[in-house]
Amino acid sequence: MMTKNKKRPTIIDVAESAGVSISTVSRVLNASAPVDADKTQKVRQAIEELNYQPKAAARILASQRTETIGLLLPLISGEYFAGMLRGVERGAIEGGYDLLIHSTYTDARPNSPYRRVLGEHNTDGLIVFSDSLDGTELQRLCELEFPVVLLHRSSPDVLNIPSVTVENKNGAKQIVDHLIKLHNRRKIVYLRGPEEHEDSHWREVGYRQALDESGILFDPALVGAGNFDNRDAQDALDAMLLDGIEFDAIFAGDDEAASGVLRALRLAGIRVPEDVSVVGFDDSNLAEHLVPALTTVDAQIEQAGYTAAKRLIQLIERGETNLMTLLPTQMVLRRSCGCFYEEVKP
Amino acid sequence: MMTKNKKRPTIIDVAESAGVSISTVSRVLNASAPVDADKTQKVRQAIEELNYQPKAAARILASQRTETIGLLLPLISGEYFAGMLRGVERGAIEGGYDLLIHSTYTDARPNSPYRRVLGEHNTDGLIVFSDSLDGTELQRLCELEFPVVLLHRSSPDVLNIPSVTVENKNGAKQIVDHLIKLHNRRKIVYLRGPEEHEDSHWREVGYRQALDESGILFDPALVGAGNFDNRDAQDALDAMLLDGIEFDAIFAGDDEAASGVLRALRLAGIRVPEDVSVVGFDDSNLAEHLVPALTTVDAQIEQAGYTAAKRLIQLIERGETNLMTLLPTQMVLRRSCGCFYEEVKP
DNA sequence: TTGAAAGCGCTAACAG
DNA sequence: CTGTTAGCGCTTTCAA
Repeated sequence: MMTKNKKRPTIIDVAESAGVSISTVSRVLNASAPVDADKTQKVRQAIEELNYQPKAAARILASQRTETIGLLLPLISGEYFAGMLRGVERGAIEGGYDLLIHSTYTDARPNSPYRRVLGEHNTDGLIVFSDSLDGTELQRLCELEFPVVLLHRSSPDVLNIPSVTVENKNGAKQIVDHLIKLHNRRKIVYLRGPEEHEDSHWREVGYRQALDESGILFDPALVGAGNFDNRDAQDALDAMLLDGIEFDAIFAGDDEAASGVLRALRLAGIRVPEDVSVVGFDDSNLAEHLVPALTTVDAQIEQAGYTAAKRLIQLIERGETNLMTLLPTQMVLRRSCGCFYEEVKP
Repeated sequence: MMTKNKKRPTIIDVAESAGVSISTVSRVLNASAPVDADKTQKVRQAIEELNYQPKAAARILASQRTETIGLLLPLISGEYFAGMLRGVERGAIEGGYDLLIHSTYTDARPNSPYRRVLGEHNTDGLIVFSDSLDGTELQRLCELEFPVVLLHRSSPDVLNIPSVTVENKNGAKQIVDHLIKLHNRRKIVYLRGPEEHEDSHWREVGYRQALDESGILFDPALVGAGNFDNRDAQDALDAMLLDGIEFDAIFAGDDEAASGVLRALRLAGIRVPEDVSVVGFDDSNLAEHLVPALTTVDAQIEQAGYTAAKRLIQLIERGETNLMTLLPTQMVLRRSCGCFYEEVKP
């Protein structure tokens, strides 16, 4: 019960112990102005001896900078988020910022008048992933001129918020093209992601464009809801199989869904890639460990997170940054489309 | 109408607009003392109108509580960390705390005198994962009486830091037992995790205990370094195969390593589970999607993270919490050990 | 119940 | 180069 706080040293203690003023201590701490080498040494020593650690809140309050960026996301799961987090964190730390993460889905106090809105008071800026914040909220942040960078989502027309996205459309088009032209597939299933997810939208556009250009009629029956989730994808495919829908390839929307697809096919006794080609999107760590190894599109997940952090820090520190960053994607060929065979020693 | 559109509103603006003192505003904000219903209403309205958000730094500085907990971890990767993060975040938010995460590996300023030590000034307490902080650092935090909870690591003897771990030893023993007794395996490979990782240590102890009790001699040649990493595990197994080491089962250390093992075996043309049984540990999301589906031990990853957050918050708020929390583990039988067969429709 | 006022620990002018 | 001093925006006594 008794948590007696022996008071931690403050900048005043350091100053006294070093025989200088607190400003001088502050200066050596922040290298914000030249300080005599001798005193610098004394201050350093005092800091060491007292085991002094400046208190963030005081610095923040005085300097009006939190040196922290926030990341808003829906639900943390899968290799995808691990990669993204790694990238964002690296970008933040490199820029000298800490990272505060917040899953919108866990907010236990949605309607409290005191609800903490991550960005506006705890951080210098916010990375908003996909649809984890709705339009009105974004607009409000904009009006406050609060630095925001969108990740895997483009800015609402009027708002002009910097965004970092990947070449979903071209990536998708390219890989579907590959299925059509190289593997002679024509009945290609597409499993879309969550409704609101922009990545999913553009991947579908790319898919349809590829079909169009090859003169293949778009067939709504071949589109299912994979939701970027392996279970949902498995279910969606099971349903198609049950309905007797015929297909010779599957573009699963993302790698996670592809994993579910491969499973459904395996359980149905359908061979990949002999009977059906399967491709994903993302090239998450998952992809090359699936069976068969998954042909997919490298969506530079980590790089996207990293870039978003960098952009946000630019925005915070310089007041401006690139309005759009579109990361290129690249096809990664493995076995599941039909391109390679695993070498198995007999 | 407002005349100051430049600065964000402060508690003073709210007070003026509501015709009360800032203390009163603070009171309705924090429900820290009874306030007249009328004034409460006025204050609420003013807050709404001004779109007021209290500033965290000021609250923290004044109240000496950050309402933030920190999570220190090495490298974010894989399903494992996604699960852990989900748990920790849920626990934090439920308790009304924010979560600050910090990967030790990304710290770009390791030797700066101004290096920010996450816990000591930005947070009310710290969850330290595995070996992401060394003994001396832990000791220092202890001396400062800074609240710390260890996750997947037990406390150094003298320090008595609360810890949350899982039943690694029994879990491992049980699953190796299963291999021995149910599947008649006797030459069982163990792939250990990273050197410093305590989970790995106890899993090995469990493994050896199981061998012992069945009168099987421990064979050092059957132990390799999987490092809880699928690539390393694959390499380790490849090396064993190359050396002509014989085995009939593999306890891969964790699911990630098991994934690499399965791959190595597949490429070597060795059938699982017919020729060799394979089991993992963790029951991460990965496990049931491997081919064949992986028999493993449910290590309650998310629950462990959640519990750690809860314990830490208890420690912060009540000054004490359970010194040890040992989460039970449970075997999850799937196909890779030899127990089940996938139903494949012909 | 309410308000006035004293900090919380630090940064950043502003003098010297 | 260095010290003095005025805040940063809030919580929290202490009186009233």
